[in-house]
Amino acid sequence: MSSTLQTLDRGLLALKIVSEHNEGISIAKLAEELEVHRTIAYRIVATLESHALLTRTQGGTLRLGAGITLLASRFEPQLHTVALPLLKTLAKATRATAFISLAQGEECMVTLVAEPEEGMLRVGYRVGSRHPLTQGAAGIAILAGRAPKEEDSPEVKQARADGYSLTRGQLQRGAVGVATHIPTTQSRSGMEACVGVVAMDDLDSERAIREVKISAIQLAELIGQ
Amino acid sequence: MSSTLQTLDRGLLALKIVSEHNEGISIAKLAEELEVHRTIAYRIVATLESHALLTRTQGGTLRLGAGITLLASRFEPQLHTVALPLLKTLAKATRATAFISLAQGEECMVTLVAEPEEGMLRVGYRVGSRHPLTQGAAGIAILAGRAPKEEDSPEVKQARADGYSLTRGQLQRGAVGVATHIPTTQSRSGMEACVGVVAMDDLDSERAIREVKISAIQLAELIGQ
DNA sequence: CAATAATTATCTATTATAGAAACAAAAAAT
DNA sequence: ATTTTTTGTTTCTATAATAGATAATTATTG
Repeated sequence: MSSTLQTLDRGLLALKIVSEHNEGISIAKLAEELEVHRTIAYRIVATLESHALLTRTQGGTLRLGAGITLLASRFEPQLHTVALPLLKTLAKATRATAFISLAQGEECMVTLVAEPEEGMLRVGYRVGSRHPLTQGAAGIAILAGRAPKEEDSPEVKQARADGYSLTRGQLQRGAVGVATHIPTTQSRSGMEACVGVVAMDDLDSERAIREVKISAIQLAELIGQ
Repeated sequence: MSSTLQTLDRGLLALKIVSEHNEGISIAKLAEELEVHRTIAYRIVATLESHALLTRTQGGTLRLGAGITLLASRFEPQLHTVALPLLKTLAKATRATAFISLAQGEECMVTLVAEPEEGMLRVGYRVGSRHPLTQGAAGIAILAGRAPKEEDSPEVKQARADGYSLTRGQLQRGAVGVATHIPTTQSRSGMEACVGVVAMDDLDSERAIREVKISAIQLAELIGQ
């Protein structure tokens, strides 16, 4: 039961709240959302500001600061800049929403999404959303990319054998997901990533599997080594 | 004398330290660098981890987490809302395509563009396109914004002396670029940015230089501190 | 299998923080 | 012009949260 620190937690929450307000947010409102006294919000802001993670515009509204880009540039720089065009292609080819997810402890997190342009309905998959590794095509694909273990679920074993995972309705009723592990990412940085698509039940899964596999190989090559 | 919060400050410092270790860092070493007891480092890590800003690889070493990309993806839109109006003004005043570029390792990347409304031909400059820092007005402007080095090219030295860089045909035949470093951004946040314009050979360069310089100052104020 | 390292859990003194309150200054409304 | 509201600082104190130690537990490694 590893405990967390309240003050740090609140600060990070503040960062998140500011990030969610594109138009900026006032300190008063931030305090409200954090459910803390105004004074505290000022102190939190001052601290985040001193690390350039937050700035205040003339009007006094808060916005994310440039320090974010520095952190971001140190986080696996290639992956995202390189991957977006490829994801768009994948989305078009499969007529489904394409994504990249990263392992994060026992969860996996969606970090990049490309939606298909055509099609009446499309499945939205929000960047930043997280779910357990044991659920959904993405998580299973990541587990399948790891060394085999006793306790692997049948699905994971299957995915490891097939080179892809396919799930139906695990995260959302009526949604199908196909994903596969991106090789080589792990060895270099310890990061574990997968690429895949989600769609309604009408997904052409044969094709999706093929395309997702190709994308994974291309990504691995692009990222290098 | 707006005070800061120790716990939050340490947490953010931890984030920075981890970001500086490409190969990852152990908790023990992190504690050392933070000059806190190991126990505290564990709590800091747990908190950062719960926000997906940090992960631990199999080996137990710490790395930046996927949550960074989420914040980063929200930083750019916020920068844009603030900077775009200014870029539009710049584009209009110079009748050229105005841009902001950020340093990204050894390259620089275009993150925001505003095209002039009038004029027959306009130079398109694609957001996301990258080129080496050593080439083109933008890259040279960024290098000129750094502390002087022995190995600086004559162009960089010139740009540093002049307060702007002007290149012809380096990235594209027949194109002229003028750019200047946005001051004050680097020191705290680590971000290195420049603003500039590109146009065909017919650019009124005197005017462009003047306008770009003004924009840089204004942006410095907008972006923060 | 010992020995070392990594991790988690428990505990208490004390410090850092929370939160209030009071105050000044600037905006907004009257 | 003068209230009223909002925004930003400062000071203060109770207390809760944190720091840091110690110890117990679990992995790793030679």
